[in-house]
Amino acid sequence: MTQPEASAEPQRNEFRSRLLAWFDEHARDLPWRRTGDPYAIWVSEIMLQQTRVAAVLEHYDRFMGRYPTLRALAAAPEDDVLAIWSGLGYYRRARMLHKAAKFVVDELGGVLPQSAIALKKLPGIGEYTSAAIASIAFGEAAAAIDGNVERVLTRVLGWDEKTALPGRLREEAARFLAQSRPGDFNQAMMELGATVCLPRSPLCLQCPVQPQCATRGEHATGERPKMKSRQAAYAFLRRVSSRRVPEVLLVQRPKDAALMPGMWELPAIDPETAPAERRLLDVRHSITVTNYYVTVYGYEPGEEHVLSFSGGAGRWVRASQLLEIPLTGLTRKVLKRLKALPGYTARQQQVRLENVTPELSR
DNA sequence: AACTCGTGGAT
DNA sequence: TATCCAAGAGT
Repeated sequence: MTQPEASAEPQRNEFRSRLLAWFDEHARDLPWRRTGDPYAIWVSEIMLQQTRVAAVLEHYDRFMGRYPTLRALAAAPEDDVLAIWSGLGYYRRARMLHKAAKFVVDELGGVLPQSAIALKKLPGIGEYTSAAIASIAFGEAAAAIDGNVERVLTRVLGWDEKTALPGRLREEAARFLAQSRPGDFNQAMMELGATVCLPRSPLCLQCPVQPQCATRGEHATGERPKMKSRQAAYAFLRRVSSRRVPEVLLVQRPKDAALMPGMWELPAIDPETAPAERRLLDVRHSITVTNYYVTVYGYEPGEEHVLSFSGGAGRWVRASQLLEIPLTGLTRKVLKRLKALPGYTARQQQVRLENVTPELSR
């Protein structure tokens, strides 16, 4: 339960000033903190949903370079947006961001709503994201509660995270929020959770608000679903066209697939009957609660008939075009390891299958 | 309310 | 190596 001392306003005031001073000193220099553009902040918040800063950094500048404005994004075909998003995961986020951008341009004159309540009406913007954008971009005193904030607050208050009621947590978050700098305060809470108040081994000695904390690290979390393991296999076929242009065979996932609908990947094959002598590489790839142990096998052009595609027909895609279509993250990773993606020299691209060294799993 | 969606670095 | 887990949202 709440400790009376911890909920007193003077204590919260001390907490705010200490946290903000720490943030002023230690805030990471991130691209979306160098802008006041609400659109740029919106994009960052969507990318950051359930995604680590490091992963977002690898995509954010490329996305903003391609779609520097809300109108540029709204004008793009969805497949192009998905291609840029490829590798980031949770592809529905990209679809909803794109859909929302089109709605803002078509129905709202291209002006992003400024209040948390209005923002929340847009697809992909929920309780957390609406408060984050409203506070960071527009200075609204809305408390943004993500996993970090939830952990920091329950620790500070001495609550059991498993039994903390969402309503009570929202109340408490609103009390803590620094009205003078709501955007910085929200970011500071998340920054503290991400870099100091860590889930497993919190760095309490480095914590600026340790004196205001009821638990100083003790923290019980709920049960997690057990990881499952599964084998998977894919075929890699490359050919060189009459114009000496390298091409790779890809198949499109069904439009109604639950997982990554409409995106492109290498042809899946039966891992049981795959020919061991053709093994090119092994990769581990985890999707939600399943660890996939993936083996990629090399085939020669003309052998397509031995493959049984579960989905539609295959398509030969020019290597130079691979980054222009929506690839699944796994496919992108495999093609990168096989040096089949653009960005390599022509000579490297023409590496023969037998020269690709199998990467042995350890 | 419980599930589901991706990915890769950390532990 | 297996598991954890991250600036959630939609259904």
